[in-house]
Amino acid sequence: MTDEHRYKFRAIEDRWLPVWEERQPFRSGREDDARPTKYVLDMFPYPSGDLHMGHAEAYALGDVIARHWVQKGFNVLHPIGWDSFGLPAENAAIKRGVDPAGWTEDNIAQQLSSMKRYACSFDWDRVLMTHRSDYYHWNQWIFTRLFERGLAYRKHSNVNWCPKDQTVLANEQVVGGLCERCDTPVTKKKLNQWYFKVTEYADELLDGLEDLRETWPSKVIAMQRNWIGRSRGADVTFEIEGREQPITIYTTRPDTLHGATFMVVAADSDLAAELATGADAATQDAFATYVEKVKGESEIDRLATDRPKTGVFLQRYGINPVNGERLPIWASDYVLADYGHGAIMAVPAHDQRDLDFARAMSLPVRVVLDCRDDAGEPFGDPAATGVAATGDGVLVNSGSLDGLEKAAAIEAIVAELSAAGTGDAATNYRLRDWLISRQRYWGTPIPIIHCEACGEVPVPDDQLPVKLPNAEGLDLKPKGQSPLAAASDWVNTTCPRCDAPALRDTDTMDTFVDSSWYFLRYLSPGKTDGPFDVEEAKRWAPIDQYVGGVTHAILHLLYSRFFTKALRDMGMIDFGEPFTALLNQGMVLMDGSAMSKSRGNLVRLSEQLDEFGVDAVRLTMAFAGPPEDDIDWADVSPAGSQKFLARAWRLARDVESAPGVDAATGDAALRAVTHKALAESQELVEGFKFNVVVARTMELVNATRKVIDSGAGPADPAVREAAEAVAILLSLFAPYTAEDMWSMLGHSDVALATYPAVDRSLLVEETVTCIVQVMGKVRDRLEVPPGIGQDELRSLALETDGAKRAIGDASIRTVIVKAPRLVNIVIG
RNA sequence: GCCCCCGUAGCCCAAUUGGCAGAGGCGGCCGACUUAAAAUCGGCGCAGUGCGGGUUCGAGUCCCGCCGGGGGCACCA
Repeated sequence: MTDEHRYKFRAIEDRWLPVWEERQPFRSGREDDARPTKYVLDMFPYPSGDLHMGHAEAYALGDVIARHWVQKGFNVLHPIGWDSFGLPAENAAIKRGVDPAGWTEDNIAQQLSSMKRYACSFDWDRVLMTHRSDYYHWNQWIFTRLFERGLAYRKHSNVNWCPKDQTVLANEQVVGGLCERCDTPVTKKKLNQWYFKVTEYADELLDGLEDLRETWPSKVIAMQRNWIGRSRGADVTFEIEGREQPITIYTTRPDTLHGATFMVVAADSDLAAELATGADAATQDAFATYVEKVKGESEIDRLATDRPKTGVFLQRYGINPVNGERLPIWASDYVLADYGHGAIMAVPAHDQRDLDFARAMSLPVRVVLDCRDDAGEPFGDPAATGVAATGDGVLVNSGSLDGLEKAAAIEAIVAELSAAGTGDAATNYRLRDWLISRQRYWGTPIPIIHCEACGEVPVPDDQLPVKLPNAEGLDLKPKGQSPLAAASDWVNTTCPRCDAPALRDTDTMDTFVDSSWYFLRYLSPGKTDGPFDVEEAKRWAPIDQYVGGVTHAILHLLYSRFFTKALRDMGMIDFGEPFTALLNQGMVLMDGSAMSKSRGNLVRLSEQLDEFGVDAVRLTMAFAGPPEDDIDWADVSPAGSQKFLARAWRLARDVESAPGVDAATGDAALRAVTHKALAESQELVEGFKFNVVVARTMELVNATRKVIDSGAGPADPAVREAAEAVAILLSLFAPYTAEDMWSMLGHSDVALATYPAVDRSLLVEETVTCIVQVMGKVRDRLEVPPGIGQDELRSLALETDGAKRAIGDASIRTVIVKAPRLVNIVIG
């Protein structure tokens, strides 16, 4: 074999990359394009270096979907950009003493060039970068709109604080008490910060998941549901001795109201502080000491399980609205200040936490629900066993509720409280508002001006964007205050409302703001008079298929859903869910664990590409298994992929018939394999079974090889038809090889070639094998026409030797016939 | 502790959604070609589906209970 007749991936890559660069086959969105639209989106990358194996997997899989829809005749929008604000750039800038902008743009240039080499089917005309002012301009614009609607607001509260990054964190960025970015234990700090009012949409964010059940991974839906954490219960008001205002508490178990033996307020709440001031000096002292201790605890300490309950009796009493009992009020850290009302009624007999506390403080325990354990035996006395009776049961010691089941009792007590004006049904959420202020440099400046007379004044549209001041001369080191505060020329401004001297807000926005609406910016990335074109949004959005890692299951997806609903309510879009369908690809591992330099199991993408070629790496990603499963690179074989690609490529090289030859006269068996592969593959792609599509393509390649070498030969028209089908199928996974094959076969632009029409008549088999079972065991088989009737098949089956032998003398009870595939004879 | 997902051949994985457990690949073994090797071509399936029950004519698939692995949530009243 001479050299030019060999499969050489490097030469093929070099041949087609410049051609695509010139032809831009995936440019989308021409006005006069009559094809139906499809919006396929890959989560955009953070430019922290060059692309790695994880990117390679994600973009290979997203590409299969995007390329499939193009070949299916759709006008596909498949854009890419960079999520280019964020801490890594800033930290790198601090470490090396460089400008984060330069570091960021260098990395973007590197990634962009790698993506092109990797043959990603992106529309390169729509690239966006969130660190550019023409993007974050619109973050600011949206912020001011949210502010006008009361969806962006500032409040003082105890916030999560990362002592290492010296910035606040959203709830979602605290993982197990640690900073999501740097694993530093998070502490609390009382600060005045900006929030987005996500809770306004809590119900819709939860209920909307229902519509995504078919098209989102159930895991992600479960995670979001969990995160929002809606609970149904009741608010109950308790009069407080020596206090004019009553206290409202939230409970999911109003039925146990008669079992309340004390009350607890969150130690770090304003309410606790206020109640304590009414107590004697010793109590005030004890309380002050306790609060200091609580505030000094890290989040991780607080979350520790089996932590003994602690608290301080405030020497105050509340009055139980149903029986007038005096309930001592305690302050403790096991009640959270920012959930419900920061205060609870404690029912130790029926709540484990309350019981633990009661036992620690020697408080009374009163059973008001006759519960049974799993065996139906009466539940042991919680005060003695230390196990709270949290199950269902019949009410006792509860006045009017006695004899009712839990559910009926809840209904009855809520009605009672409601009539008395001392309570009502209520709903609470685990979800908190989204804290978006960050005390860091590399982000979107918050477009608010603080004026002594006018208060918080949004920057008017004609003064947007508020550009980041130049990093030069600014100390970017984290110090608990935004580096922007030091840029005095930038900070000092005038109030847009009254012209008095005023100060800019010096915090920047959480970078998750950037990614909450970027999918809309792609629709009109150059637009200068708005965040996106409303008409283009009607044409393309929402996203038909979103592809990305499950790591963003909560944060990014929840925030994007919130933005979408807010923008809808501003009348800018007409849908409430941004991502109609979601595919989470797994991770790429090495030897069973995530790759990392420190573990020494890092596989470098560039080395893999140099050794095996782009196509072999992409094909390996798709063939490794179901896309949502993790890939262990040690278990797969890019060398095997390369071998297969060479084998496929040689088919095109060997074809000896002319382009356009009529396949109808060709080898019928091969034609059947070809058309079956074409038909099945399209369904399989749409079901994300990319690994099976590759397997079907391998089958087709094997069948074609056989016909060439030991069948009808390379001139048979069916061989050309098969080779062309291979090229088209392969272009989803291995675009260079496919393009080269397509070119050898006398065509151009395989990516734009639509799937050939499937000839269904070729898929009808002449005979099918019918298995004959007796008592579910295979005893014989029959070759029958596919259209055979039930009765005829039954008689044929009963006459087979295998069946007769198995039946013997036994009598036949029933015969189950599933024509044409199976007959099962039941005897005895 | 609660919730979700997954256990099929030495390994990665298929299985028309209840109908012959095996499509594809990796590895292994055998053969052809070759002076030899590489490359290429051809051939060989080694497990009865983690375990125990149940439903059914029939279960990898559905139900119940375990075991093992992965992930999420976890003082949210």
